[in-house]
Amino acid sequence: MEQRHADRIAEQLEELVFDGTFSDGDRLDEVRLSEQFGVSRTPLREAIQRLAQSGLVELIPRRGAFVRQPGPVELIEMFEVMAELEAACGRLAAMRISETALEALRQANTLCQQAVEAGDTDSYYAENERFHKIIYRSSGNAFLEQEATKLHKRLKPFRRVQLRFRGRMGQSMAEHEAIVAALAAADAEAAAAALRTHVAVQGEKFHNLMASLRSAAE
Amino acid sequence: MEQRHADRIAEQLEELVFDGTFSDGDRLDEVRLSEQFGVSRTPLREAIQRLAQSGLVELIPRRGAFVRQPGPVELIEMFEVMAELEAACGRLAAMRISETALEALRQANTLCQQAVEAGDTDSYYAENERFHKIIYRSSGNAFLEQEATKLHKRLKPFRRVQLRFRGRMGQSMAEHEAIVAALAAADAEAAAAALRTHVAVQGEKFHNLMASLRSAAE
DNA sequence: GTCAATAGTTTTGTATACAAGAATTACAGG
DNA sequence: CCTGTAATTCTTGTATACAAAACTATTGAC
Repeated sequence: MEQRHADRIAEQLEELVFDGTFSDGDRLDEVRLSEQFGVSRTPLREAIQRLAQSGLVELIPRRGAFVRQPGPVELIEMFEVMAELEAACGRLAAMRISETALEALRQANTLCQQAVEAGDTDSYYAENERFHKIIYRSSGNAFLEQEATKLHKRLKPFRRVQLRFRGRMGQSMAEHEAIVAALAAADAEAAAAALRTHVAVQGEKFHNLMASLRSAAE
Repeated sequence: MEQRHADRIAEQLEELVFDGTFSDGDRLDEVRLSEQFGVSRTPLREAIQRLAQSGLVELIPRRGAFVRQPGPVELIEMFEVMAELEAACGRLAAMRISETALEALRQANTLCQQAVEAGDTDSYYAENERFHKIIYRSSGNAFLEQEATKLHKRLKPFRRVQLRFRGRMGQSMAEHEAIVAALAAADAEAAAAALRTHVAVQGEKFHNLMASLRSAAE
């Protein structure tokens, strides 16, 4: 069955918001966007409703739909929630993970390590994402997996900045090893703590970068 | 500024799904609903897009919008996530809560106790909700507060069933006391554990009721 | 030069029309 | 009576039209 225009456009608009093509406060011009997507305003408006529901745009009645990129405070808060969700995944996974999944985690880590040594940032990120997705899945809670995946996707554009800090990939590898060890030992609290710290460090690096950029701008 | 039809209808449809007026699998008939709401199909369809984005309905292209009420497994998963979110709120609140908020928690608990003694279920629930909302707020993380509030609202229709179990309100009161004590002591781990257990018990009672209803139906 | 009022333009919200796909109903044949 | 096919009806998805609100530009008065 062919996908509805509204669904396709909602996906594409979401990507444009995520990748920064639309900046905070940009107004989504219905006429121009419907021309750009080659459709009438109806499916475009339905797509915009989707984004409004997700909080990516804010609808102001009779004035327009305005893009909402999270500010620094909100981003810190989102990383904080991401840390808690990953900790929850870790806690549950420690009790529920299979040997197959544990082995897949080790494999993803090995590939991460190889990417670090090769200086291959894209491979590093791909395997890193696979690592986390396995943990989400291993929580055995589809709803939690869905929530974690959704927030992980939202934060993806902001996550790469941590690589600007010297030695972060190596540090991340060590944190990954600690996570796998805790999961292998079925240590729920250790797994939760390791994941919480791992993700909280990402948020912290981001915060530090924002602070340093702000200092440089002054 | 007058609210848009689409926004008003989305809110009302959401309530109808939450309170069970629409059952799982019901198809939302666009023509009938637009007549019922006294509008054209356009704002009704825009409202349905909102619900589809929230997962309350599933859109099947060219076939319709079907209501999705969570099944027992998904409910258990949602309660599990609620427990983790509340634990996260508790952990952060233990470090961030104000004396004013602590006092408000104690007051809400006192009113809960009075409601228990009076057998006043509605007051009990109102104060119980106030208790939890204070903790969400005291986490000092607006994004976490928003996520916890959203899930709390989604699970509200299923939460009352736990009262069917003998002594649950009294037990809940004791759990509330433990939560307040942990927050007052700024004990992050104790607050998190107490809240996690408190909410997990709700999910467990619900699960037990479903099981007993199933046994009675056989 | 500034401010207010008015006129014109643009944009949004909703109603309606129409086409296509899905579902239902009716009819015919075995 | 059952099954298959065709016709009809219903529902959804999208296009377009129109009205109202918001925004912008222009003009006149002080």
